[in-house]
Amino acid sequence: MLNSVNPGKPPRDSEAVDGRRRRLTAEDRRKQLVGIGLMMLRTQPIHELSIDAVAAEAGISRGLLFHYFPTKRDFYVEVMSAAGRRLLRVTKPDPALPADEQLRQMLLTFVAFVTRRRDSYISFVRGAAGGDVFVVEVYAATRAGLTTRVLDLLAEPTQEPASPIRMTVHAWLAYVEDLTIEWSGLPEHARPSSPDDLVDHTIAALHALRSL
Amino acid sequence: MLNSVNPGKPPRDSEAVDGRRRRLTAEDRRKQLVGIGLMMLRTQPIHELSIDAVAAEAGISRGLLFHYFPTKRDFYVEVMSAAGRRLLRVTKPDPALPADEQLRQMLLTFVAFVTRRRDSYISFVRGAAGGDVFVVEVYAATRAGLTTRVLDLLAEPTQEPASPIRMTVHAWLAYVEDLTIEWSGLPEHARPSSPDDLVDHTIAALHALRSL
DNA sequence: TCACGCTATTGAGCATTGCTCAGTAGGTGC
DNA sequence: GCACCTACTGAGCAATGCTCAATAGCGTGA
Repeated sequence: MLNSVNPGKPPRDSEAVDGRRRRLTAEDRRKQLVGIGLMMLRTQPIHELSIDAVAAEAGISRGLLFHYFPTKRDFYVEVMSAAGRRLLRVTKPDPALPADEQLRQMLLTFVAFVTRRRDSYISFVRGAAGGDVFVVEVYAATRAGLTTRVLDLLAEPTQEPASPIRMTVHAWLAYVEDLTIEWSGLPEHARPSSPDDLVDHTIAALHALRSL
Repeated sequence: MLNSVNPGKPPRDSEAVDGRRRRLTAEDRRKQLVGIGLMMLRTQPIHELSIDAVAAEAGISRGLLFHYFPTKRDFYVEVMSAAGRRLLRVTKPDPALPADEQLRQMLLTFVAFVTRRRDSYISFVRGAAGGDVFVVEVYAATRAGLTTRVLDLLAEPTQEPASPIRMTVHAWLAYVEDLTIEWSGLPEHARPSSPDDLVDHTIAALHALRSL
């Protein structure tokens, strides 16, 4: 697991294939490291991301990682943040469609996204935190982004965080998330409905909750 | 932070006030340590619970903690598990009441519980995991316990995990949880409703979701 | 093409912390 | 009072987060 000698293993990256240092721009290196973090997030909770492992994967020294990210926390806040942005990006609906179609599409994408990388997503939602204040914030920001988007699609331009409609939509997203996680955790043949039915259900739920 | 010398500090516990070892029964010691874990959970995420800190708080050596809990994970799974049991115990309704009253009471207690120790609860829900498989299971078991209880109160004795009604109730609990966390996060004067109204809303939501 | 400077990069080393283990000592039964 | 059981200690190891002085790619100007 140490990166210093690494005798038998093949070079992990484009790094140091000829034994010489490879010098990247600061930006490229940061991107590479965050990318590795995202990849490793798939198989392990964020807190078990060891700086050693990341550095080894990138083929660099531990010290360099601390050059870019002063603390481990800085690093994984960055990684979590990238994960959140990716979720928002992936589920962004096509603005050319009518609003209700956008909502459908967004939810379908969300279900597909969670299903495809379920463990990773759970790591994001829960492991996210680990109770860590900073990472909780990243998750909260992502959720808030989704909430705002849904409110827009509902033509409810409410912005105050404490407004009932916003709180309802926010909590409804928790409902959708839980349902999706549970649903995608079932083996395919045991799922009581298709993704489309699932999405239909959540949309119906949204309208029902809204009119309470 | 070391517990070995500890010159100026007052004795932290009933331990070693006279410099002599204090020998507890295995059961008492375990209870004490889990209790300390629960207490510390209030102020810090579970993963940052250091064995050193717990041992110091208990006035014992690090070694002893490992005598009772082979790994750190064993320890905090135990702590989380105790937290889950406490939640279930506290929110257990009075079986003498009619079913809908039991549900009300349970939800009111839940809201009060979360409001009172919000950080601790968030640590449990999210930090819970940290993505750690074992701790996720503890949380899942707690949630499953609540779900079963609600199903009973609804006179829906469904037990298959994949049944639609069970999944709905499970996800509804996520809805309730999110709403409660957000609600209790607002300063008291900014809350858009009383606890009773909040509970009424969630009950209405349950019935609406159920009949979709 | 070559020296120069900026900074990306290294690697030794420190402190903390999870964990092990051989040995010590408090309490209980005979 | 002796002996046994086991709660308990503390030294020490390995892994890991983090620091820092030194090194060496790579772009730039002459």
